Amino acid sequence: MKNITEMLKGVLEGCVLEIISRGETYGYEITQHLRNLGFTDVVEGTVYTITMRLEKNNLVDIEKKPSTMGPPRKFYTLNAAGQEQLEIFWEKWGFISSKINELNTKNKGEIQ
Amino acid sequence: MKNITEMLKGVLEGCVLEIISRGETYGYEITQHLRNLGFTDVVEGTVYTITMRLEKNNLVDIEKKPSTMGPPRKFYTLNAAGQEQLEIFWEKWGFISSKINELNTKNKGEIQ
DNA sequence: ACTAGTATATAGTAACGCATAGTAGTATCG
DNA sequence: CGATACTACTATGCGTTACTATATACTAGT
Repeated sequence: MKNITEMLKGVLEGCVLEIISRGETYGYEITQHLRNLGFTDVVEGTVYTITMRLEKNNLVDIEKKPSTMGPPRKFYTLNAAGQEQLEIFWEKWGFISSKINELNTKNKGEIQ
Repeated sequence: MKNITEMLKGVLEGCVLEIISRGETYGYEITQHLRNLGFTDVVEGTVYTITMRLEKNNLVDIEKKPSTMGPPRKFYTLNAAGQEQLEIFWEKWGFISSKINELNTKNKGEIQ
């Protein structure tokens, strides 16, 4: 899927929050996870800016651990504020997606 | 619903395309339509930038008609390119929303 | 030594929605 | 006629976000 950049705005961060909420993970792994999910064009730099933002906003706890396969990894876990933010994200997503889908189905009904 | 600005990026334009596809309409009416749909904070300036973009990209045909309640209105209708763009929008939306919902339900299953 | 894979870091860019403000036309009322 | 209110479009600058490109660092295999 190409040129979905703009549509991902505000959504990717929520996805990252969700992924972190399942258990501690690090930037590179988050990127792989997103790619496996279907967002194949997401690159490390993008995820990095998101995790930096989460750090800055104090939504995650951080622990640095050595890796046998490269430089040390920065593991993230959601804290209470992060959990709250995640819930807010799903509320927003639910709101918007319901409205958009409403718009879509309404149209289908009128045209045919 | 507050602070959904970022999540609307790339989505609002699709909504406007969809609204125009139902029949010729003008900026002010599109704004009202979006507000009725639930996007209560959408302002005229936002819709204007979108319609200007649609014009610039030759996705709409334009007809100016006098109004009994103010200055003449610029009525927009989708042309072939606009229709195509609208279909692409719904494809993108379908792709992203399915992925996000997948992420959401997966989580629900793991937590409980 | 060189390459490839893993992993974090950062500067710069473009797009989008928004706030704000301005312009202009019509209707109404004193 | 003049003032006001409402409708409708135009214009500009801003903040946020994702992406690009690049740099750095560590390990393992050849």
